[in-house]
Amino acid sequence: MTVTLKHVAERAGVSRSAVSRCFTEGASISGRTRAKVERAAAELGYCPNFLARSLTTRSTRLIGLVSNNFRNPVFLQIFDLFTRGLQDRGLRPLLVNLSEETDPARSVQMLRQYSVDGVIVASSTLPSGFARAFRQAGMPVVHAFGRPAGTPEVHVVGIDNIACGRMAARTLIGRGYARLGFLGGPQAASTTQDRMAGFLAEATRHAGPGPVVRFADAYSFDAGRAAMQADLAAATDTAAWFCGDDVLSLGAISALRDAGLSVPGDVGVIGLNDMEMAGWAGVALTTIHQPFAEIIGASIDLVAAMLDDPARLPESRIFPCRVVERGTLRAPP
Amino acid sequence: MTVTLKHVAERAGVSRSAVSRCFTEGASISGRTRAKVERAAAELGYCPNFLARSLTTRSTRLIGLVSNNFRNPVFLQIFDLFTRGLQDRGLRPLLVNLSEETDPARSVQMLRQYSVDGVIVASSTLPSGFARAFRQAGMPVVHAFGRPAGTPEVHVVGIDNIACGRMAARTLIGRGYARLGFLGGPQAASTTQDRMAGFLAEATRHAGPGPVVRFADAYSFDAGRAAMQADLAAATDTAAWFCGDDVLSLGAISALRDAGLSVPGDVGVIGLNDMEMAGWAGVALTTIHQPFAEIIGASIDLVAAMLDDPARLPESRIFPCRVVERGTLRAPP
DNA sequence: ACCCGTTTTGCAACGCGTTGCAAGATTCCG
DNA sequence: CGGAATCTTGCAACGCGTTGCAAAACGGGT
Repeated sequence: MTVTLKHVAERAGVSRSAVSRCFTEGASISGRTRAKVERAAAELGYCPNFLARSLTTRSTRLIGLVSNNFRNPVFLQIFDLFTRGLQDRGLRPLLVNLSEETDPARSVQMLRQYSVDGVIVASSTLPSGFARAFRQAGMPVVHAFGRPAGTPEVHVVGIDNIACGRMAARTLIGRGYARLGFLGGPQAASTTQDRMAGFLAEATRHAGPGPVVRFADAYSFDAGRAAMQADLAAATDTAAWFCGDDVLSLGAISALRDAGLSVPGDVGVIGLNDMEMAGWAGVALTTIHQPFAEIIGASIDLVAAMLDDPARLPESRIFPCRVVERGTLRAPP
Repeated sequence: MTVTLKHVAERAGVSRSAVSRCFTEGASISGRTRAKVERAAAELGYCPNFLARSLTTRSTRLIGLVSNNFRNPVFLQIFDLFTRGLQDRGLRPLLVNLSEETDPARSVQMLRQYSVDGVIVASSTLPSGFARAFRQAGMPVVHAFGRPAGTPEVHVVGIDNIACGRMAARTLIGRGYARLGFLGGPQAASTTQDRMAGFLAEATRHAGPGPVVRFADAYSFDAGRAAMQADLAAATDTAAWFCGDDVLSLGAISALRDAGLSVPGDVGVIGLNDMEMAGWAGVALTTIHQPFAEIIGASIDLVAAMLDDPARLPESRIFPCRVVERGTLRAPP
C-alpha cells in the first residue's frame, strides 16, 4: 500500500541507494539520476519514512514537550511559542501531559520508547526529579521555567525569581503602601520559595508592619481567590500584595472586590508573568513581565545545540524581568 | 550505547525472537525463558524501540493533534483533555500548530513522514480542506469541532451550531430584549455561519426590530472588543447579543462597560462554549455550554476505532448544548 | 587514444525489531 | 512406553532506509 524507496528505485531504474541519496542532504548524486528519481517519486507520491531513517541516523527530530500545567491560561501562549519555534527548526513536539503523574520512571520509559532526541520540561511546579531522570536516561534536557543554579544538572532557562520578589517589594514600597503581603502558589514549588525569599528580604527592610505570607494550592483563579478570602477572614489589613502569578492575582482581586474593597484604591496588587489576559481592557493587571518569547527561544536553541553536541555541559540562562504598569497599583505618592 | 534486543538475547542466552516475543502481547513463550529474558532486560535497562517495531507492525500509536487555535484560552482545556485521553489509551499526540499554515500539502507530508496512525483536527476555523487532504493521504481523520454533515468526508464530532443559534435567540427573546444582535467570529468559519443562520432564523420571527449582525476578525478578546466598539459607534441600539464564543463575549462586554453601559442592566450578552473562565467570580458569563469532555472523548473513541478498522465509514456525532445561567442576562420579565 | 583524478553508482551489510515456518521439546493420552 | 497433539524455539527473511566500500563512469589534459 505505502510507496517505499524500492518502488521508486524500480520505477526510476536505479538502485535503492541512489534514491536514498537523492533525499539526503549533501549526498553525491548526478543531475541526471536526481531528475529520474524525482520524477518517479513525484509520480508515485513517495514520501520518505523518517522513522525508518531514524534507525540508522539515530535522530528522530522528535522532542518531548513535557508539562503538568494545563490550567493556567499562560501555558497556551507557552505551547504556542514552543510548537512554532520547534516546527521552524524542523523539530516535532511530542506533547506529554504529566498532570497526574508522580513517577518519573514511566515518563522516562515512554520517551525512550519513542526515541525522542531531546526533552523540554515546561513547568515550574514539576518536581526537579523528572528533569533529572530524563537526563540520567541519556536524553538532552532543557528545563524551561526551572530554578537556575550555578552548576545545574540540566540546562535551565528562566528568570531570577528572587530578584523578581525583590522587584515586587521595592515597587510596592515605592508606592507608599503600609503592610505588604505575598500570595504564593504551591508552597513546595521552587518558584514560590524564591519569589517569597526575594520579596521578604526586601519587605522586612521596610519601615511598616511586618509582611504577611499566604499560599494558594495551585496556580489557578480559584486557589488565588480562596487564599485571599482566607486572608480577609483573618483581617490582616494588608495594603498591597505581590501574587506569584497573574491568574492568582485575578482570583485575589476578585475576592477583594467582592469584599467591597477597591483595587487599587484600597488594596494594591502586582502579579507576575504578564500573560495576555493581564493586558485586556477591564483586567489591566499591573504585573512583572516574564519574557516568554526569549525564554522559549533560548530553550529551543539549547535543545537544538544538544542535538549536535550531547556532551555539552548544562548551563543556566536567565532573562531579566520588568514591571508593566497598568491599573492595579496606585501612583507613587 | 543504546541497549537493544540483541544484547538482551546474548545475556539471557536465547535468540532474538525469544526476547521479542517476551515483549509482545500474546506471543508464545515459556515461563522459564520469560524469566531469563526479563532478568536480563532489567539488568541492562532494556526498553523496546517502538519506532523500529512500527516498521513491521505498521502502527506507531502516534496521533497528529492538529490545531490552529492557540489564542483562545478554551483550547488549553481542550489540549488537556485530548492529551490525557490519548495517553490513557496508549496513544501519543504529536502536536501540530497550523496557525500560519495555508497549504495542506506541507502538513500532509509532515504527518506522513512520521507515519502517524491517525489525525485529530481540533479546530472550527481550519479550512475543511485540511481534514480532507489528510483523509486523501490515507490517514484516519477525526475533525473535532467541525461542521457535521449527513454523509461527511471524515468523522466529525461537535455540536449543532444552528440549534445553538436558535437556542441563543430564543433565550434572548424570552428575556424580553428588544433588538437582538449576533456577534460572530471570522465570517468564513462554518461555526460562524451556522450559529448565525440558526440565530437569525429564530430572531426574525421576533416581533421587535430586525437583528443586527457583526463579525470579529478572530476568536479573541481584542477582536470582540473592536467589533463591539464599531457597533457602539454605529449606535444600533442593540439590546442583547449572542456572541459566537466566550472570549468574544468578554471583549464585547469590556467595550460595553467602557462605554458606560451596564451588563446585564442595559445590554444582555450570552456567549458560547462555557470555558472555565466564564465561571470565574466577577466574570459570570451566561453562555451556552459546549460539552468538551464528551466531544473529545468521542473523538478519541473514533480515532481509536479507525486504527482497528481503517475502512470504517465516516460519521457525525453531535452532542447537545445547554444554557448556563450566570450574570450577563437579565431575568425573564 | 591514454592516463589520472573525481564523481557517481550499486552492492551488501546494517539499524532494531517482528514473524512465518519448520524443527525440537513437552505434554497428554491410551 | 509409543505416538500424537501442542508448545517453544531458532532460523532466516522482512519492514524501510542509510552508508562504507570498491567498481564503474566520467572529465580533463596531453
